[in-house]
Amino acid sequence: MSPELSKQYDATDIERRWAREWIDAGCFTARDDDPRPAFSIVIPPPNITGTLHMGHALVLTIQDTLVRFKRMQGFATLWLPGSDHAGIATQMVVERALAKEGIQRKDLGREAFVQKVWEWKARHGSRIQEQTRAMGASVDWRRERFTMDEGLSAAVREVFVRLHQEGLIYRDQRLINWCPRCQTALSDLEVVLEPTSGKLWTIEYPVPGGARRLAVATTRPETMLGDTAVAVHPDDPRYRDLIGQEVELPLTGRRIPVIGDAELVDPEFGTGCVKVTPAHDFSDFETGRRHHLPQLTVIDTRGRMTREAGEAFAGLERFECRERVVAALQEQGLLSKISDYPTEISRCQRCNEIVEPLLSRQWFVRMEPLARPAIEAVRQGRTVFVPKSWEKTYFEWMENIRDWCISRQLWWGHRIPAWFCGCGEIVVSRETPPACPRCGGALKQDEDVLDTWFSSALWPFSTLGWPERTQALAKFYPTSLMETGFDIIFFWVARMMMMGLKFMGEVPFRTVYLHAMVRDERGQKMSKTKGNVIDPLDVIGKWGADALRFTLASMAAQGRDIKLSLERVEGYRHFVNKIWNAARFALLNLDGLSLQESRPADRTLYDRWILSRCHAVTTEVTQALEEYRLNDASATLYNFFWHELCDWYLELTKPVFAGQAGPAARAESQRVLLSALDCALRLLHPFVPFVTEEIWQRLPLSERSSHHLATSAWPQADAFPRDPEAVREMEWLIAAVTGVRTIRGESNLPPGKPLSAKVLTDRAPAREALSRHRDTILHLARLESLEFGGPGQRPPQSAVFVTPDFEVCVSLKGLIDFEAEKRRLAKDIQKSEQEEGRSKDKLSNPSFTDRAPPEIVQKERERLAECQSRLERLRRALSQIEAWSRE
RNA sequence: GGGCGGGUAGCUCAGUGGGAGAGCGCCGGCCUUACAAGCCGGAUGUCGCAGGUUCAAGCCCUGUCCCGCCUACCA
Repeated sequence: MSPELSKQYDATDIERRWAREWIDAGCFTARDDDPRPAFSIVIPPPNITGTLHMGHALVLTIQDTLVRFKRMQGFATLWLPGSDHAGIATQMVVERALAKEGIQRKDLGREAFVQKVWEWKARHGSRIQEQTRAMGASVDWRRERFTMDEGLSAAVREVFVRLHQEGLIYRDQRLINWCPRCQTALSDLEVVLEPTSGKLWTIEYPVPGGARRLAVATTRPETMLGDTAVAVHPDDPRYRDLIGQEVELPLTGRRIPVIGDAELVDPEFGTGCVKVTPAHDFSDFETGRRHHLPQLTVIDTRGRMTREAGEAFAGLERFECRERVVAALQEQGLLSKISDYPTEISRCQRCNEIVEPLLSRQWFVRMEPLARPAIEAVRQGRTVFVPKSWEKTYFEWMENIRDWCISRQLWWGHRIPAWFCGCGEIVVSRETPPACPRCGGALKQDEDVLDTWFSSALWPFSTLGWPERTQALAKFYPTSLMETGFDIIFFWVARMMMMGLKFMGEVPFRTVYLHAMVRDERGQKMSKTKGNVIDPLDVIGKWGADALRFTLASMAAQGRDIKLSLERVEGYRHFVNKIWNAARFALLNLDGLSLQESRPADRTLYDRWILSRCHAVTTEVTQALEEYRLNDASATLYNFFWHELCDWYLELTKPVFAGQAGPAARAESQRVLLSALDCALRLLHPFVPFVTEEIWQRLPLSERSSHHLATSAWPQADAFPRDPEAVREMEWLIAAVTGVRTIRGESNLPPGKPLSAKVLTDRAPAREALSRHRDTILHLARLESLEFGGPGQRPPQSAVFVTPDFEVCVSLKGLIDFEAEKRRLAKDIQKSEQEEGRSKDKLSNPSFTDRAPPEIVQKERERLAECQSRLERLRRALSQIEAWSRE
């Protein structure tokens, strides 16, 4: 560490150094036997194929800020990192890599392929961890977990077996979402709906023995090959007579029944007739079960037409088949209408392929019994959502929950612990069973693996050692906080709630804090295909992690999307630099610091003021962080540090450090500066950990409770005395200086030009305070003289600035621009007159004075009085100027 | 179809009943010995639109128009 601080802050080396040193020093290590109250968060696991994006950067910023805050407050703090194995995504990535070498997954065989995936993970799977370090995240790396770890895998088997024993996991042949490209089943949540402008085809099904036809409409004409009925409403007089009869299914030579079904059919919609394809449509599937209809699969797992589709179509790709079917129907005159129709197509979340409903045997979790306690827990407030409005979304989904298809036809993942025997026996077991318990025959394990989300649902307790009864679980479960994006509320939050309650008997987290989405500056979702992603690592490389963190924290207002603009980051980089330079200044001036006890009697007004401000700011920031208002906390700190500490305290203290107030005041100001800076750095540390740690290490503190700022104590407001009188005096001082500066600025006078000023007032306290600080005012306002006088005693040819308690006049003999001065005053008068008018109207309204709270009325009276006094003085000033300009 | 959120300065956004704010940008003046990534000063708004409640509305209510998101088996 070089003793000299460079003029400009360079984040790169400093951030890299601290990221390592904190870890080496064990600053973030959580102990299971820590007697202090716990604060714990598990990071919702990012997947191993991922690289850090802005969403992660936001998660890490928010969580790290809160975690560092709690750690400094003295909680036994655990922040647990890890990642999930992302079955589909990872398998796809590795398959693609192998394909480049000309290798197919099937050629390798299951075991060899899984081995390849592990190798891939070893090489590429830790990228996100490195990036997490770059953000400064204070996680406990020794507790890092991966969903495929031995312990977590044991937890998965345990949960599967127990749910199966209770009948909450079952196997069934039913319609599921199938991705023809990934070749696996998907859960409802892994399917995204995309609005599309489609078409609606109306097809006519002839009624045998006459010219009558039944018209049905469809958005997927190719599925008509799999129709096994036509449904009408049982009460519809148009068709009632046909129920129980048959119609001809065109192109197939088959006849299918007409059924009456009040649930499926809305007689008002379209023709009032619906074709029923139980094997290719979810609502038709249900209808088929109700009426015991045959299920005819005409599209296979690859999206091709089966033999059942008929000779003319078998083997065709599904969309090509659609065209052929339409053409054939048209040819036969059975296509009565084609209209444009807005619709939504289902796509695979991972590969974007159009998902196909497919009849298939899969494993499911019965959700309703698990959802009930999870709903109850939130109703009772055992888990609280922030912002609260998300509870509604949670309830909505939980109350209409559907069973969860958990089997996936993949190789990478937790293999389902179920074994089949030729005798029909199914064994579900934690360990591989030696033989069939019924017939003693050989067993074959289910080929499928579990949905990745099945293992992440266990994350809050599997990472802490469950199913073992560990000390870590006892100490840190339930976790304090789940912090994540609202887009993940069903994937994680809801499922973690259900599993936590089921297996731990208690909610997995006390609070769910849902942050907004990060978008680009135009409000678009960032995505690689749109090419609008902002890579956090680029931003960190350019401006530093501190700047990025402060930006995200500032913009993380609750319940609102974050439109990130790089200009904003650049702006906050300036703030980081400001912190750096304020520290440089302080360190230069703390030279020869006396380490003796602070002596309040030696304090200057500025010392008393800044200490009082430390009190207020500590209170505000602490409260804002307790309430997850990171944006308020960061704004408070920004203003305090820059516009109070730097702009006023440091400027005011320069002469004190130069010795102008004597050695005792100088020594005390040094001590106060040190303590104010120390306070500011502590408060800022959760937001900008790197720069604050670097500076804090160089502070000549007489004692350190900790080797690192990261593990030091959060400031106590009461350590800083409140001093309302000092605050009031400072307001006068600031007003006087600002008054002169404003006149100088508006009269276009060079800042170096020496001027003479006079303060006019009949208010003794203000006058006394200002005269006590005459030297300071001379210095800051660059005056050569400052006099005092009563109201009306204006120096000739002077410009005036009116404040509530006094007027500041600046002599402008020979320099005055009468017209400019008149314009300025006239404008000020006009504004004040408007204000006066509004106040008068209000006060003359009896319903206001009668009904408004007395303190509001009183405030209004004061406002009016002040306004009138101000107006009077402004008018006098204006007539004075007019008089002088005529001379 | 249902639900949720948003529309405030040129831009990005704070502001949940008592005279609209910030950052960036803009204009003018400054290399004042911590910082030009800086300092000092300044300008800028029918708070989407229309009603209503209230002594008082950016904020609460109703309607309406845009924008975004979530959710849903209308063929």
